[in-house]
Amino acid sequence: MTDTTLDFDLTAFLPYRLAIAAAKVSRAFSDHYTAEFGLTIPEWRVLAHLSKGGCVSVRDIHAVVDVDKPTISRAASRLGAAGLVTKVGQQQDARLVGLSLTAAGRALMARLIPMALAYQAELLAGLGERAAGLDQGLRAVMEDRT
Amino acid sequence: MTDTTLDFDLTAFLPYRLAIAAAKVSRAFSDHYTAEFGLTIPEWRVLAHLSKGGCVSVRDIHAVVDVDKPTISRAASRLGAAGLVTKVGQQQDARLVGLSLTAAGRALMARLIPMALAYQAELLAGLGERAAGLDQGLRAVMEDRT
DNA sequence: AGATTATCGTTGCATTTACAACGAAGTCAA
DNA sequence: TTGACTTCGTTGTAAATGCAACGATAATCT
Repeated sequence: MTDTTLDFDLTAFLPYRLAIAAAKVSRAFSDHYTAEFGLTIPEWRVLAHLSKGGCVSVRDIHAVVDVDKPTISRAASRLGAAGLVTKVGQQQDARLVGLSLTAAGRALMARLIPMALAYQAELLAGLGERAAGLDQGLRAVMEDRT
Repeated sequence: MTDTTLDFDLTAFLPYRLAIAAAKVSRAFSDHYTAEFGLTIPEWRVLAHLSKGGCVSVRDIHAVVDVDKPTISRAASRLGAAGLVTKVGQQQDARLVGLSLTAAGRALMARLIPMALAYQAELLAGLGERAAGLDQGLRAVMEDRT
């Protein structure tokens, strides 16, 4: 009877399973667009957030997306250097930097978004009716402030 | 009617939501043990995998855990330096390195595992009946080879 | 047996990331 | 209006990660 407390199955541990599943899906999806377009995950998230249109500041992205400010800033710089986004100073508040897609950026997203939706559809098809449960579970996790 | 294709809501995109939820839970849990014990996530995973007992090689951990070999190797080195695990050469195959917990490692896990289970219980309580759906959804994601 | 191929763990290196601190700009109060 | 305080975006730096390549050992084939 030495240390029966040490019986612990990591593969049944919810935080671990969540992390593994997320990594798998993220990897599978990013394989689609990194090979084709050479984008990192933060870059993809910035582009996706910008695709709704308008001028979005780094702060806005930071508030929604789970990426910290320096990462967003550097991603925006790279995207700017690649000619996909423009940074324009806001006249109402000179601290803010308005990010928006260029024509090239929109053209890129016009190809990328269908890929994303197709991948998601494929994923949901594999999930079948269990997709609804996953959806509600994830929503509950995000609402919970534990 | 310019670019209606660009309507894309990242916050409704399943891979993104999965990543955000996993990051949130991982962060919340690791806050518990990094502050107390100064462990990184790979170190925690190695320790947890070793807690079942026996000599486990880097390869075995690599096969189960979603961490690549160099990361496991370095985590094992740090844990070895901290006196929590030992590395012993296997006589059956001199390439393999058998990792196992020391007494100090077992003592650490005896404190850590209850914390992990308590956190998971807290999380499950917040999920309520939606936990089952999340569980099945995650399982489906892992089984799916998309 | 000898040579070739495969596997295990480690190390090097380039990239990325997180955390902290900074300058610039705005806000508010006296 | 001046001064302290907050907020925005960037940069600096240290640590972590992933990928590739390397010695060492095993397994396989001729």
